[in-house]
Amino acid sequence: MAKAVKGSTAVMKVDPQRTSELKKRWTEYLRTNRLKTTGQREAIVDEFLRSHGHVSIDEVLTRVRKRHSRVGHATVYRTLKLLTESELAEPRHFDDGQTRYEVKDQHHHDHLICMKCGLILEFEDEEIEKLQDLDAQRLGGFKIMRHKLELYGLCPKAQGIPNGSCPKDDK
Amino acid sequence: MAKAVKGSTAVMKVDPQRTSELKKRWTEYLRTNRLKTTGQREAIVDEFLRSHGHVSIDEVLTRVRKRHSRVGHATVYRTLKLLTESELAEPRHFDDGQTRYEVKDQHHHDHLICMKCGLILEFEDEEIEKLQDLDAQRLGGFKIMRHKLELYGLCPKAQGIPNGSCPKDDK
DNA sequence: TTCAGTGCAAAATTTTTGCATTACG
DNA sequence: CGTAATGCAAAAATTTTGCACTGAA
Repeated sequence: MAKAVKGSTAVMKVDPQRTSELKKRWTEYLRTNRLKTTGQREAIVDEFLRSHGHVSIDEVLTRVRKRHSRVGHATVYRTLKLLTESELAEPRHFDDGQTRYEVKDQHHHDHLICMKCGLILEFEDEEIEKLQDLDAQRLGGFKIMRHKLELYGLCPKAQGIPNGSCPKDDK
Repeated sequence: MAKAVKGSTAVMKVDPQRTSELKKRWTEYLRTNRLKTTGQREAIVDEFLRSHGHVSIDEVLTRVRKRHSRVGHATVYRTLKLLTESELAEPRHFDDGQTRYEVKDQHHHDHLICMKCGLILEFEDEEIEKLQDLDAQRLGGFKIMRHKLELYGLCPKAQGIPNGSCPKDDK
Protein backbone atom coordinates (compact mmCIF):
# COMPACT_ATOMS: atom_id res chain seq x y z
CA MET A 1 0.00 0.00 0.00
CA ALA A 2 1.05 3.57 -0.54
CA LYS A 3 2.30 5.78 2.21
CA ALA A 4 -0.38 7.44 4.29
CA VAL A 5 -0.36 11.01 3.07
CA LYS A 6 -0.13 11.06 -0.64
CA GLY A 7 -1.36 14.11 -2.49
CA SER A 8 -4.99 14.70 -3.04
CA THR A 9 -6.82 15.22 -6.26
CA ALA A 10 -8.04 18.32 -7.97
CA VAL A 11 -11.69 19.14 -7.69
CA MET A 12 -13.93 19.53 -10.66
CA LYS A 13 -17.45 18.63 -11.47
CA VAL A 14 -18.06 15.50 -13.42
CA ASP A 15 -19.34 16.19 -16.85
CA PRO A 16 -21.60 13.27 -17.71
CA GLN A 17 -21.59 14.22 -21.35
CA ARG A 18 -17.85 14.04 -21.55
CA THR A 19 -17.74 10.82 -19.59
CA SER A 20 -20.16 9.09 -21.89
CA GLU A 21 -18.28 10.31 -24.93
CA LEU A 22 -15.08 8.84 -23.50
CA LYS A 23 -16.86 5.64 -22.63
CA LYS A 24 -17.95 5.32 -26.21
CA ARG A 25 -14.35 5.56 -27.31
CA TRP A 26 -13.45 2.85 -24.84
CA THR A 27 -16.12 0.51 -26.16
CA GLU A 28 -14.92 1.22 -29.65
CA TYR A 29 -11.39 0.39 -28.60
CA LEU A 30 -12.49 -2.90 -27.11
CA ARG A 31 -14.31 -3.87 -30.27
CA THR A 32 -11.50 -2.87 -32.59
CA ASN A 33 -9.01 -4.93 -30.64
CA ARG A 34 -11.34 -7.80 -29.96
CA LEU A 35 -10.96 -7.42 -26.24
CA LYS A 36 -13.53 -8.66 -23.81
CA THR A 37 -15.85 -6.70 -21.61
CA THR A 38 -15.63 -7.82 -18.03
CA GLY A 39 -17.16 -6.60 -14.83
CA GLN A 40 -13.79 -5.60 -13.43
CA ARG A 41 -12.77 -3.69 -16.50
CA GLU A 42 -16.03 -1.84 -16.62
CA ALA A 43 -15.74 -0.91 -12.98
CA ILE A 44 -12.16 0.28 -13.32
CA VAL A 45 -12.79 2.23 -16.51
CA ASP A 46 -15.92 3.85 -15.12
CA GLU A 47 -14.16 4.84 -11.96
CA PHE A 48 -11.22 6.21 -13.87
CA LEU A 49 -13.24 8.17 -16.39
CA ARG A 50 -15.33 9.61 -13.61
CA SER A 51 -12.18 10.91 -11.96
CA HIS A 52 -10.65 14.30 -12.56
CA GLY A 53 -7.14 15.32 -11.79
CA HIS A 54 -4.45 12.76 -11.29
CA VAL A 55 -5.28 9.43 -9.74
CA SER A 56 -2.84 6.80 -8.61
CA ILE A 57 -3.34 3.10 -9.12
CA ASP A 58 -4.06 2.79 -5.44
CA GLU A 59 -6.76 5.42 -5.50
CA VAL A 60 -8.48 3.74 -8.41
CA LEU A 61 -8.21 0.36 -6.73
CA THR A 62 -9.67 1.64 -3.48
CA ARG A 63 -12.62 3.24 -5.22
CA VAL A 64 -13.29 0.23 -7.39
CA ARG A 65 -13.21 -2.14 -4.46
CA LYS A 66 -16.04 -0.27 -2.78
CA ARG A 67 -18.40 -1.77 -5.27
CA HIS A 68 -16.55 -4.64 -6.73
CA SER A 69 -14.47 -6.07 -3.94
CA ARG A 70 -12.33 -8.92 -5.21
CA VAL A 71 -10.28 -6.92 -7.72
CA GLY A 72 -6.55 -7.46 -7.76
CA HIS A 73 -4.19 -4.58 -8.32
CA ALA A 74 -2.65 -6.40 -11.24
CA THR A 75 -5.93 -5.92 -13.04
CA VAL A 76 -5.90 -2.23 -12.34
CA TYR A 77 -2.38 -1.94 -13.70
CA ARG A 78 -3.34 -3.95 -16.74
CA THR A 79 -6.47 -1.93 -17.39
CA LEU A 80 -4.76 1.40 -16.97
CA LYS A 81 -2.23 0.21 -19.52
CA LEU A 82 -5.05 -0.47 -21.94
CA LEU A 83 -6.54 2.93 -21.23
CA THR A 84 -3.18 4.44 -22.00
CA GLU A 85 -2.89 2.56 -25.25
CA SER A 86 -6.35 3.64 -26.23
CA GLU A 87 -5.34 7.26 -25.64
CA LEU A 88 -7.92 7.68 -22.92
CA ALA A 89 -5.44 7.88 -20.09
CA GLU A 90 -2.15 9.64 -19.79
CA PRO A 91 0.43 8.57 -17.23
CA ARG A 92 2.20 11.32 -15.33
CA HIS A 93 5.27 11.10 -13.19
CA PHE A 94 5.36 13.57 -10.38
CA ASP A 95 7.85 13.97 -7.61
CA ASP A 96 6.26 11.52 -5.21
CA GLY A 97 7.49 8.57 -7.22
CA GLN A 98 4.03 7.25 -7.86
CA THR A 99 2.69 7.09 -11.34
CA ARG A 100 -0.55 8.93 -11.67
CA TYR A 101 -3.01 8.77 -14.51
CA GLU A 102 -4.99 11.57 -15.98
CA VAL A 103 -7.99 11.46 -18.28
CA LYS A 104 -6.61 12.56 -21.59
CA ASP A 105 -8.71 15.22 -23.17
CA GLN A 106 -9.36 14.94 -26.82
CA HIS A 107 -7.85 18.33 -27.49
CA HIS A 108 -4.26 18.81 -26.60
CA HIS A 109 -3.58 21.91 -24.60
CA ASP A 110 -0.88 23.42 -22.48
CA HIS A 111 -1.12 24.95 -19.04
CA LEU A 112 -0.53 28.31 -17.51
CA ILE A 113 -0.38 28.13 -13.74
CA CYS A 114 -0.52 31.05 -11.34
CA MET A 115 2.12 30.47 -8.72
CA LYS A 116 0.22 32.45 -6.15
CA CYS A 117 -3.41 31.47 -6.41
CA GLY A 118 -3.01 28.15 -8.18
CA LEU A 119 -5.35 29.03 -11.01
CA ILE A 120 -4.72 26.81 -14.00
CA LEU A 121 -5.59 28.08 -17.46
CA GLU A 122 -5.43 26.04 -20.59
CA PHE A 123 -4.14 27.37 -23.84
CA GLU A 124 -2.76 26.38 -27.16
CA ASP A 125 -0.36 28.09 -29.50
CA GLU A 126 0.15 26.82 -33.00
CA GLU A 127 3.02 29.17 -33.49
CA ILE A 128 4.90 27.61 -30.61
CA GLU A 129 4.21 24.13 -31.90
CA LYS A 130 5.64 25.02 -35.27
CA LEU A 131 8.77 26.28 -33.59
CA GLN A 132 9.00 23.07 -31.63
CA ASP A 133 8.97 21.12 -34.84
CA LEU A 134 11.68 23.34 -36.24
CA ASP A 135 13.80 22.85 -33.14
CA ALA A 136 13.34 19.12 -33.37
CA GLN A 137 14.49 19.24 -36.98
CA ARG A 138 17.49 21.31 -36.08
CA LEU A 139 18.44 18.97 -33.24
CA GLY A 140 18.90 16.05 -35.56
CA GLY A 141 15.77 15.41 -37.53
CA PHE A 142 13.48 14.37 -34.71
CA LYS A 143 9.79 14.01 -35.22
CA ILE A 144 7.73 15.29 -32.31
CA MET A 145 4.96 13.02 -31.19
CA ARG A 146 3.77 14.98 -28.22
CA HIS A 147 4.90 17.67 -25.86
CA LYS A 148 4.31 19.09 -22.47
CA LEU A 149 4.45 22.80 -21.82
CA GLU A 150 3.76 24.37 -18.48
CA LEU A 151 4.08 28.06 -17.79
CA TYR A 152 4.40 29.18 -14.21
CA GLY A 153 3.70 32.80 -13.52
CA LEU A 154 1.75 35.45 -11.71
CA CYS A 155 -1.58 37.01 -12.55
CA PRO A 156 -1.82 40.81 -12.44
CA LYS A 157 -3.29 40.71 -8.96
CA ALA A 158 -0.58 38.40 -7.70
CA GLN A 159 2.01 40.69 -9.24
CA GLY A 160 0.69 43.44 -7.05
CA ILE A 161 -0.27 45.68 -9.93
CA PRO A 162 -2.67 48.42 -8.76
CA ASN A 163 -6.17 47.43 -9.81
CA GLY A 164 -4.70 44.26 -11.28
CA SER A 165 -7.25 41.52 -11.41
CA CYS A 166 -7.08 37.77 -11.36
CA PRO A 167 -8.96 36.04 -14.19
CA LYS A 168 -10.40 33.80 -11.53
CA ASP A 169 -12.41 36.71 -10.17
CA ASP A 170 -14.10 37.47 -13.46
CA LYS A 171 -16.82 34.96 -12.97
CA MET B 1 20.06 -3.00 -10.83
CA ALA B 2 18.20 -1.14 -13.52
CA LYS B 3 16.76 -2.90 -16.48
CA ALA B 4 19.17 -3.37 -19.34
CA VAL B 5 18.02 -0.78 -21.83
CA LYS B 6 17.13 2.38 -20.05
CA GLY B 7 17.93 5.57 -21.87
CA SER B 8 21.33 7.08 -21.84
CA THR B 9 22.46 10.59 -21.29
CA ALA B 10 23.02 13.63 -23.42
CA VAL B 11 26.52 14.50 -24.42
CA MET B 12 28.36 17.69 -23.56
CA LYS B 13 31.90 18.68 -22.73
CA VAL B 14 32.88 19.15 -19.14
CA ASP B 15 33.66 22.71 -18.19
CA PRO B 16 36.27 22.52 -15.44
CA GLN B 17 35.68 26.11 -14.46
CA ARG B 18 32.04 25.51 -13.85
CA THR B 19 32.72 22.29 -12.02
CA SER B 20 35.11 23.94 -9.62
CA GLU B 21 32.66 26.75 -8.98
CA LEU B 22 30.00 24.18 -8.14
CA LYS B 23 32.41 22.30 -5.98
CA LYS B 24 33.02 25.44 -4.01
CA ARG B 25 29.33 25.75 -3.34
CA TRP B 26 29.27 22.15 -2.16
CA THR B 27 32.13 22.72 0.26
CA GLU B 28 30.36 25.80 1.52
CA TYR B 29 27.21 23.77 2.04
CA LEU B 30 29.09 21.16 4.04
CA ARG B 31 30.62 23.76 6.29
CA THR B 32 27.39 25.65 6.87
CA ASN B 33 25.61 22.48 7.89
CA ARG B 34 28.49 21.02 9.78
CA LEU B 35 28.57 17.93 7.60
CA LYS B 36 31.61 15.79 7.16
CA THR B 37 33.82 15.36 4.17
CA THR B 38 34.31 11.71 3.35
CA GLY B 39 35.98 9.90 0.55
CA GLN B 40 32.71 8.47 -0.68
CA ARG B 41 30.94 11.79 -0.69
CA GLU B 42 33.75 13.44 -2.52
CA ALA B 43 33.76 10.70 -5.12
CA ILE B 44 30.01 10.83 -5.63
CA VAL B 45 29.82 14.60 -5.75
CA ASP B 46 32.77 14.83 -8.13
CA GLU B 47 31.27 12.24 -10.40
CA PHE B 48 27.91 13.94 -10.34
CA LEU B 49 29.21 17.44 -10.93
CA ARG B 50 31.39 16.17 -13.72
CA SER B 51 28.30 14.80 -15.40
CA HIS B 52 26.18 16.68 -17.83
CA GLY B 53 22.74 15.74 -18.81
CA HIS B 54 20.62 13.56 -16.63
CA VAL B 55 22.09 10.77 -14.63
CA SER B 56 20.28 8.06 -12.75
CA ILE B 57 21.40 6.79 -9.37
CA ASP B 58 22.64 3.66 -11.03
CA GLU B 59 24.79 5.52 -13.49
CA VAL B 60 26.40 7.53 -10.75
CA LEU B 61 26.98 4.42 -8.68
CA THR B 62 28.59 2.58 -11.54
CA ARG B 63 30.95 5.42 -12.31
CA VAL B 64 31.89 5.98 -8.71
CA ARG B 65 32.64 2.33 -8.15
CA LYS B 66 35.24 2.35 -10.89
CA ARG B 67 37.51 4.24 -8.58
CA HIS B 68 36.07 3.77 -5.19
CA SER B 69 34.71 0.26 -5.20
CA ARG B 70 33.04 -0.38 -1.85
CA VAL B 71 30.30 2.27 -2.11
CA GLY B 72 26.77 1.26 -1.23
CA HIS B 73 23.87 2.59 -3.22
CA ALA B 74 22.32 3.92 -0.03
CA THR B 75 25.18 6.37 0.13
CA VAL B 76 24.52 7.52 -3.40
CA TYR B 77 20.87 8.08 -2.59
CA ARG B 78 21.79 9.93 0.56
CA THR B 79 24.35 12.09 -1.17
CA LEU B 80 22.08 12.96 -4.07
CA LYS B 81 19.53 14.04 -1.51
CA LEU B 82 22.07 16.37 0.02
CA LEU B 83 22.98 17.69 -3.39
CA THR B 84 19.33 18.38 -3.99
CA GLU B 85 18.97 20.20 -0.69
CA SER B 86 22.01 22.27 -1.46
CA GLU B 87 20.44 23.30 -4.75
CA LEU B 88 23.24 21.71 -6.73
CA ALA B 89 21.15 18.89 -8.11
CA GLU B 90 17.66 18.85 -9.46
CA PRO B 91 15.64 15.65 -9.67
CA ARG B 92 13.70 15.24 -12.87
CA HIS B 93 10.92 12.87 -13.62
CA PHE B 94 10.59 12.18 -17.27
CA ASP B 95 7.95 9.93 -18.66
CA ASP B 96 10.06 6.83 -18.50
CA GLY B 97 9.46 6.73 -14.79
CA GLN B 98 13.08 6.78 -13.75
CA THR B 99 14.31 9.50 -11.48
CA ARG B 100 17.22 11.32 -12.97
CA TYR B 101 19.36 14.06 -11.52
CA GLU B 102 20.64 17.06 -13.30
CA VAL B 103 23.27 19.56 -12.32
CA LYS B 104 21.30 22.65 -11.45
CA ASP B 105 23.32 25.58 -12.49
CA GLN B 106 23.36 25.79 -16.15
CA HIS B 107 21.33 28.26 -18.02
CA HIS B 108 17.69 27.31 -18.30
CA HIS B 109 16.95 24.88 -21.06
CA ASP B 110 14.23 22.60 -22.31
CA HIS B 111 14.34 18.94 -23.23
CA LEU B 112 13.81 16.83 -26.29
CA ILE B 113 13.46 13.16 -25.48
CA CYS B 114 13.57 10.29 -27.94
CA MET B 115 10.73 7.96 -27.08
CA LYS B 116 12.55 4.98 -28.48
CA CYS B 117 16.15 5.15 -27.37
CA GLY B 118 15.75 7.47 -24.43
CA LEU B 119 18.28 10.02 -25.62
CA ILE B 120 17.72 13.36 -23.98
CA LEU B 121 18.85 16.53 -25.71
CA GLU B 122 18.77 20.01 -24.32
CA PHE B 123 17.76 23.05 -26.23
CA GLU B 124 16.57 26.57 -25.93
CA ASP B 125 14.42 28.74 -28.13
CA GLU B 126 14.09 32.42 -27.48
CA GLU B 127 11.40 32.69 -30.06
CA ILE B 128 9.23 30.21 -28.17
CA GLU B 129 9.82 32.04 -24.93
CA LYS B 130 8.69 35.29 -26.47
CA LEU B 131 5.51 33.61 -27.64
CA GLN B 132 4.97 32.24 -24.18
CA ASP B 133 5.11 35.76 -22.81
CA LEU B 134 2.63 36.90 -25.41
CA ASP B 135 0.27 34.05 -24.57
CA ALA B 136 0.53 34.89 -20.91
CA GLN B 137 -0.33 38.50 -21.70
CA ARG B 138 -3.27 37.45 -23.79
CA LEU B 139 -4.55 35.09 -21.12
CA GLY B 140 -5.01 37.89 -18.65
CA GLY B 141 -1.78 39.75 -18.12
CA PHE B 142 0.24 37.02 -16.47
CA LYS B 143 3.94 37.38 -15.93
CA ILE B 144 5.85 34.16 -16.57
CA MET B 145 8.41 33.27 -13.95
CA ARG B 146 9.50 29.91 -15.25
CA HIS B 147 8.37 27.20 -17.58
CA LYS B 148 8.85 23.59 -18.40
CA LEU B 149 8.84 22.33 -21.94
CA GLU B 150 9.42 18.74 -22.88
CA LEU B 151 9.22 17.44 -26.41
CA TYR B 152 8.75 13.72 -26.91
CA GLY B 153 9.58 12.38 -30.32
CA LEU B 154 11.55 10.02 -32.46
CA CYS B 155 15.04 10.40 -33.88
CA PRO B 156 15.48 9.64 -37.59
CA LYS B 157 16.71 6.15 -36.80
CA ALA B 158 13.79 5.44 -34.51
CA GLN B 159 11.42 6.73 -37.19
CA GLY B 160 12.75 4.02 -39.43
CA ILE B 161 14.04 6.43 -42.03
CA PRO B 162 16.50 4.68 -44.37
CA ASN B 163 20.02 5.70 -43.34
CA GLY B 164 18.47 7.76 -40.56
CA SER B 165 20.88 8.22 -37.72
CA CYS B 166 20.49 8.80 -34.03
CA PRO B 167 22.45 11.78 -32.67
CA LYS B 168 23.59 9.43 -29.94
CA ASP B 169 25.68 7.54 -32.46
CA ASP B 170 27.62 10.60 -33.56
CA LYS B 171 30.41 10.14 -31.12
C1' DT C 1 -15.85 -24.71 -25.99
C1' DT C 2 -12.01 -21.71 -26.13
C1' DC C 3 -8.72 -18.86 -24.64
C1' DA C 4 -8.59 -13.96 -22.94
C1' DG C 5 -8.90 -12.11 -18.47
C1' DT C 6 -8.47 -12.50 -13.49
C1' DG C 7 -6.72 -13.06 -8.66
C1' DC C 8 -3.07 -14.20 -6.08
C1' DA C 9 1.32 -14.66 -4.84
C1' DA C 10 5.91 -14.39 -6.07
C1' DA C 11 9.43 -11.85 -8.53
C1' DA C 12 11.57 -7.64 -10.07
C1' DT C 13 12.65 -2.79 -9.32
C1' DT C 14 13.57 1.28 -7.04
C1' DT C 15 14.17 3.68 -2.67
C1' DT C 16 14.45 3.84 2.39
C1' DT C 17 15.86 2.31 6.86
C1' DG C 18 18.03 -0.19 10.93
C1' DC C 19 22.23 -1.25 12.85
C1' DA C 20 26.88 -2.51 13.80
C1' DT C 21 31.25 -0.58 12.37
C1' DT C 22 34.30 3.02 10.53
C1' DA C 23 36.54 7.23 10.50
C1' DC C 24 36.08 12.57 10.33
C1' DG C 25 36.68 16.51 13.07
C1' DC D 1 36.97 10.46 21.76
C1' DG D 2 32.04 11.40 20.12
C1' DT D 3 29.08 10.78 16.77
C1' DA D 4 28.13 11.50 11.83
C1' DA D 5 28.56 8.62 7.88
C1' DT D 6 28.92 4.17 5.71
C1' DG D 7 27.95 -0.61 3.96
C1' DC D 8 25.05 -4.16 4.07
C1' DA D 9 21.06 -6.37 4.28
C1' DA D 10 16.43 -6.18 5.23
C1' DA D 11 12.23 -3.63 4.69
C1' DA D 12 9.17 -0.68 1.94
C1' DA D 13 6.97 0.70 -1.96
C1' DT D 14 5.68 0.15 -6.71
C1' DT D 15 5.08 -2.57 -10.83
C1' DT D 16 5.35 -6.88 -13.48
C1' DT D 17 4.81 -11.73 -14.22
C1' DG D 18 3.66 -16.85 -13.84
C1' DC D 19 0.00 -19.83 -13.37
C1' DA D 20 -4.16 -22.21 -12.48
C1' DC D 21 -8.87 -21.02 -12.73
C1' DT D 22 -13.00 -18.36 -14.40
C1' DG D 23 -16.08 -16.58 -17.53
C1' DA D 24 -17.17 -13.80 -21.96
C1' DA D 25 -18.08 -14.61 -26.72
